[in-house]
Formats: sequence, structure tokens, C-alpha cells
Amino acid sequence: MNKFQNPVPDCVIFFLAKAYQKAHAHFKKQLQPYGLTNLQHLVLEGLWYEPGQTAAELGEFLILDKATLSGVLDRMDKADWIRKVADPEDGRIFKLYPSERANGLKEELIALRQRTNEEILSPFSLEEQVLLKRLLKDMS
Amino acid sequence: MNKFQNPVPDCVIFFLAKAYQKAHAHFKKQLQPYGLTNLQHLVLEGLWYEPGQTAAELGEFLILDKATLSGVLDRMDKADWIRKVADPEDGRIFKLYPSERANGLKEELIALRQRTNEEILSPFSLEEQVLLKRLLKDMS
DNA sequence: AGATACTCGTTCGTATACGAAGGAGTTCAA
DNA sequence: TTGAACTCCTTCGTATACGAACGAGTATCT
Repeated sequence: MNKFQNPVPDCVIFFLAKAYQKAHAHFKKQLQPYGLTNLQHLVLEGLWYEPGQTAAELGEFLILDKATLSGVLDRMDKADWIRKVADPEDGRIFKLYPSERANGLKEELIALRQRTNEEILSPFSLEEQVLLKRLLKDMS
Repeated sequence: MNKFQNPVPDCVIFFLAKAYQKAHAHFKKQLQPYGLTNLQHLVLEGLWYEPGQTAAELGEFLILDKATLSGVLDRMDKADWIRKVADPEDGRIFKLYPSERANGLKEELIALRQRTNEEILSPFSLEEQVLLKRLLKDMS
């Protein structure tokens, strides 16, 4: 029996937050052995997708605040996940590349991401999986 | 034209993160005039739903880490959004109640949350709205 | 009663998030 | 060519998140 008299509010914002929280925590656990955070992994995927992006480009691509990205890139540089290469043409920017170490784990990490995606979607039918992804994409 | 040669990865975790980011930012903007953050608003909804909960109960109800909740409750107490009432029976806990000020805004804030939910769901058909909520609930 | 296990809330450390301001570099227009 | 406008990245302040450790209080078992 529900201990509350009132009905639970039918709030998408809450459902979205909790679904995100759950998926985020699940992937976080998968990444822990690599010493990577979810966001750091996302940055690597972005750089594998298009190496040599500037911080501004990567931020636009991944929809990340430049202030957030600045700290992440700094930590990833220090931890030897990425290289920040100064651009001789434009003194304001630097181009970003995955490190050798990151590239050595590329296939493994991409496979891990795919596997985790499947795990998250496993409770749903194929039809539902496609639908869920479409609805989420349409929200953003 | 897409500037990238490779296809964009079909990643639920990313779609979920960005849908959450968008919805969170939208609600955040709505709450700004009240000086409330999203999480603080969520805490108030939890306490309106069931006043007198302990921090542990509220954390379980809203699926929030106790460490996160501790700081939020402290700030909300200082800002006169909630009351922390020590329990004479159990020296470890206190019971949480919305403040007078919060109760004065209760109907307005709940209506705001409902309106924001509708805005977020507005691009979808009624059928899709129901489905999206069900899928999200089933994920967590 | 005393020891042990458990619970509750806080604190610490680290990593997002993001608005706002700032410094350095670049572009553009007169 | 020089100053205004603009862009890029960093830094600061505040608020989540959450694992881990901790101190105080409570329960349980003998």
C-alpha cells in the first residue's frame, strides 16, 4: 500500500531527471575501471568523431557550456586523455585530439558505450526503443 | 549539410542527458523569479506531498543522495523555505515542513510546475506524452 | 548495564553545470 | 592603422551530485 494519501504527481521533469540519474549512474559504474567520468568519456567520443575540434566547436557539438568544458579539458589534458595543440593561425584557440592512450582504448570504450546503451534499453521492445530515442531527440 | 563524415551515434544516454538538460534549463528559468532552484522546488513539492518527513525519508522519496540533500536543506532553512523541527523522540533526526512563506506560494508554484510540464510536452501528441512518461518511469 | 551494530545527518573531496565577468587575440570599418 | 566589436578560453561564485568517512544517537543482544 502507498503510504501517501495523495497521488504521485505526473511530472515529466521528475521522470526525466530520475531516468537520467539512473542511466548516468549505470554508465558511471562501467567507466570507473578506466578512471574516466561520463563527461570525459563524452568528450573522447566527440574527439574520435571529429579530431582537431576547438573547445568552442566541441562545446557546440556536445551541447556543453564552455565554462564546464574548460575545467574538463584541463583535467583530461593533465590525465593524458587528450592533447591541446595551440593553433599558430589563431592565438585564441587550440585544437583538441585524443591522446595515444585514449586511442588505444577507442574500440573498447566505444563498445562499452554501445553495450551500456543496450543494457539501459533492454527492458523495452525494439519498437519502444526506437520510439523512446525519437521522443528524447525531439525534446532537445 | 552535415560537416561530419561519420553518422551521429545513436546513443540513448546522450539523448537522455540532453533532453534532461533542456527541460531542466527551461524550468530553471521559470523558477528564477522566485529565487528557487529546481532541486529546492522539488524538495518543496515533496514536503507539500507529505509534511513532516525526515531528511532520510525525503531522500528516499525523491531519490536524492543524503549528502546532496543535507546542503540543500541547510540553504532552504536559511532562506526561509522550510523549517527543521528537532524530534524529541529521536535525537538524530528532525522533521521537515514547508515554511509559511512557501505555503503562501504553494498553489502558484504547483501551477507553474504543471504549466512547465505542459510546455515541455507540447511538441508531442497526447498519445506520445503518455508513452514518453511511461517509458521514462520504466527506466528508473 | 555494556558492547556492538545500526541509523541519521554532516562534512570532505572531486566533478559537473552554468551565469557572469575578464583578459588576450582577431576582425572590421573608417 | 587604430579603436570598437567580437570571439575564445579562463576564472569566479553558487548549486548540484555522490562516494566515503565521521560523530552522535539509538537499538539490540547478552
